[in-house]
Amino acid sequence: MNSLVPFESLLKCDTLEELRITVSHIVNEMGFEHFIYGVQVNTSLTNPYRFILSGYPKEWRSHYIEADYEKIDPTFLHCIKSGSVIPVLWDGKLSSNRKAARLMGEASEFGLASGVSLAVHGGHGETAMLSLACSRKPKSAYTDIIASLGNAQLFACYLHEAIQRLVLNRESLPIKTTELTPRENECLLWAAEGKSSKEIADILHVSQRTVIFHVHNASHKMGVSHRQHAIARAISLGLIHP
Amino acid sequence: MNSLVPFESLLKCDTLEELRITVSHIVNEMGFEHFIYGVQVNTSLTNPYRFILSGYPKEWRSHYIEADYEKIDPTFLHCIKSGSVIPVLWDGKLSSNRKAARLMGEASEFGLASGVSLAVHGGHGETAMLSLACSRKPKSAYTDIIASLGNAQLFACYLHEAIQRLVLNRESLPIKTTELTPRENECLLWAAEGKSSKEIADILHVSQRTVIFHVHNASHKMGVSHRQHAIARAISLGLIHP
DNA sequence: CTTCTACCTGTCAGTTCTGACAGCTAGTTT
DNA sequence: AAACTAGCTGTCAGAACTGACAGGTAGAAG
Repeated sequence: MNSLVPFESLLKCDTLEELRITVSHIVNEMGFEHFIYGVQVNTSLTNPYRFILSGYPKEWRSHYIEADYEKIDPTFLHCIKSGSVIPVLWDGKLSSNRKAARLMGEASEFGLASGVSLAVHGGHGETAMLSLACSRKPKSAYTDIIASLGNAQLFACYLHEAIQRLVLNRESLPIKTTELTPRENECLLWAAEGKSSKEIADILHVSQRTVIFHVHNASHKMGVSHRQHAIARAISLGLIHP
Repeated sequence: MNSLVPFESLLKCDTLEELRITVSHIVNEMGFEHFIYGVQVNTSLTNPYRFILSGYPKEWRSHYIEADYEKIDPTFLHCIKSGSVIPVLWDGKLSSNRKAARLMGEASEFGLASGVSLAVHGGHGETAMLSLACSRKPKSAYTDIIASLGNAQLFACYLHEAIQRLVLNRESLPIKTTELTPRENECLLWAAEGKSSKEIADILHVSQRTVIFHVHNASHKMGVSHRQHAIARAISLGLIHP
């Protein structure tokens, strides 16, 4: 008993394998059989970085990817696309259209009969979701799932934090790697507000050339060559702050 | 008993007053005396929109604002500035520096002796936090707080969703108000990737003029006049998707 | 005292945006 | 049939940005 706060053990994992094992234990203790955690970071908007920690049946994963189910998966749409922050239970409401209903039906055949999906949005442009599932029939499982919903949500938050520290910050998939100087920050910020170099120069009481210089340096640090690209990056990654 | 999932009652509130009362009840039931929820939306990066639902002592709020405590408040820095997604307990670790320690000490005098702060990041660029506090002494309170941490986190998520529906989407503080056409979306997306009009034109197999046309329309819809501004807005508000 | 960082400034040629003008098609709604 | 929406294209002048050149200061760290 060295950790009072539940799930803090996740933050102490030094390797992915260790994390996976810890997660499996917790998931089982919570009464679930399967889990999958996925995160998307908008390092690039057209080609976002993704990381998945899967405790789902491999066969189902293959089928899911092959059939490109992401486009119709109601849990994915809810958590990742719609940007909701509340959990979604895999009940009838989810199978609103035919395609979704078929997907959930097929999942059921792979031991994913009932479950819940939890969304976590990070402060650096990451969007993540955690799904917890078991093979019990919905009617008998939901009372238990709802009872542990709070813990599941907390678990999702801690898992996300752990992944962030272990994967997203570590390998330095350019999240937060780039440190901007205060001046670069200011210039980018005003540029993001639609100000021209001349206007920013007046605001900061420097010459127009200096503003261009700072924006250029900031862009260079982020490996891009256009103002608009730098702004997009900086915002997506949470590098610039109001 | 018409709602199985806890806190779903929050989503059914039609007015802010109703929401405030519901929140107060839940907070009390969880063993806390005070709460404060605050959200920030980056409609503009230099002048973000803010909304606060306060169940804190007015005197403390006045003092906090007057002293500009936001800059040193460790809970605020943790939840809003650092972009963390895990809760933070108001224990010794929080008072790492003198200023923070003094702040927490003063808060204690206003009946905010122990508590927890929870961060919620929304999918449309909102950053929010919920603090729950009581006047009990830390040592006796923490066991209880930790036991209800999961529910507190879930509560924070539902409250954020409720605020989003009731306040952020409603009054149409331009979150998600602006709808872009598919083509406008595509053009902005590539522009955010640093592509020039010519490059985007080649990607979409249209003329350079057409790209400029779409970007112009998108910018106009968002009430801005520069590409970079449009990009910043669109990303901040979650209007453009990969 | 040297090195490093952050900051600041200038010129010039070439490229890219912006605004304002004018006009087209295809499909849907009224 | 008329109106509307989304999409598409063109020209031109003026403004803004970019890259490459060349130079400066102040303060902190070694």
